[in-house]
Amino acid sequence: MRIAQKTYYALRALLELARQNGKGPLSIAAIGEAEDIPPQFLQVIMRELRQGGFVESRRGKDGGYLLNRNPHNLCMGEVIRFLEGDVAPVDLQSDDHPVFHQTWLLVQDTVNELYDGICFQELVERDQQHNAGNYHDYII
Amino acid sequence: MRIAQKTYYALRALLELARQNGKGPLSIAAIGEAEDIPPQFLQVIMRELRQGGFVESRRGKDGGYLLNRNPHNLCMGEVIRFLEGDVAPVDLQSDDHPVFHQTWLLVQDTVNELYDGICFQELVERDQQHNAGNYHDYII
DNA sequence: CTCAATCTCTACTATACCGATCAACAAGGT
DNA sequence: ACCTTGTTGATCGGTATAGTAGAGATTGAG
Repeated sequence: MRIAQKTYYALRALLELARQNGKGPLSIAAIGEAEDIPPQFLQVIMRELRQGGFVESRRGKDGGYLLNRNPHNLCMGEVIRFLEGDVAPVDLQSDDHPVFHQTWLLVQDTVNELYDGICFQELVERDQQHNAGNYHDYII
Repeated sequence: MRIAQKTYYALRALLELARQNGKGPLSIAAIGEAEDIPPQFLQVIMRELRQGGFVESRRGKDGGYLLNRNPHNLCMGEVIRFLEGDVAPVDLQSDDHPVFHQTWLLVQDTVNELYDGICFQELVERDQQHNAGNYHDYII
């Protein structure tokens, strides 16, 4: 069930890029502060995300990272599978147990469908609703 | 997503006990041969299953392990949670991310429901059907 | 009563992975 | 030139996992 901390950091970094989409590059430092990610570790992660085509990078002054995908078409499942590989309860390549195999497949498919049903646009909207809720007191 | 190899061994050991339910105790050696589990590792596992109340043990000659639960009422989820603890994509105790938390909860609940829907009686029946299929050629 | 089979318990080891860090380098803007 | 920022490869310590070892306790058979 577990996803690596690294994968969670990657999802949160992409969330921050989706939040600030269209406002120019975000530096490692900026992303790290927004989502509380150790900056040197985030470097490793951003490199992988760039190699996977999820983000593009700009070097030099005012450089940083930009989302390279439309938040409507980028889902959590794609990111998780890229970083973790196909993720089933046991190694399905080497497993062919006649009794359990179908269950592992079912779990894998079910979880994949769940993750594939959530795109980053939806995550940004959740974030906006959360923030709106927090400032409710001041609106009154 | 992954369950530990140890947990998979435990499920397979319980399956073998459920297969042979009512035929007297099964030794470590017998279970290990049936499901291809390293016997010394299986000892560690069987002790935990006994402490969890899943099996009972008999010492001495012709000793071994007996299923201590009705295969109709023992589900995969119970065993997995006993050995792995509550198993979510991230540590839900320490996580309260406003955007992702609900997703982790949903995944956990979905997988738990899936595992809770499969009891060992059903696994034994799957096993019997698999064996029946294998001998189909000889019946003709 | 003794022996062999079997579980019981504590401890140990080896390896892999994970989270994180570092330092030297490359490139872009001013 | 110089500063900022990303690039790359290497490294490191901690923890979990898979598996092993061995001395002890219990039971049944002869």
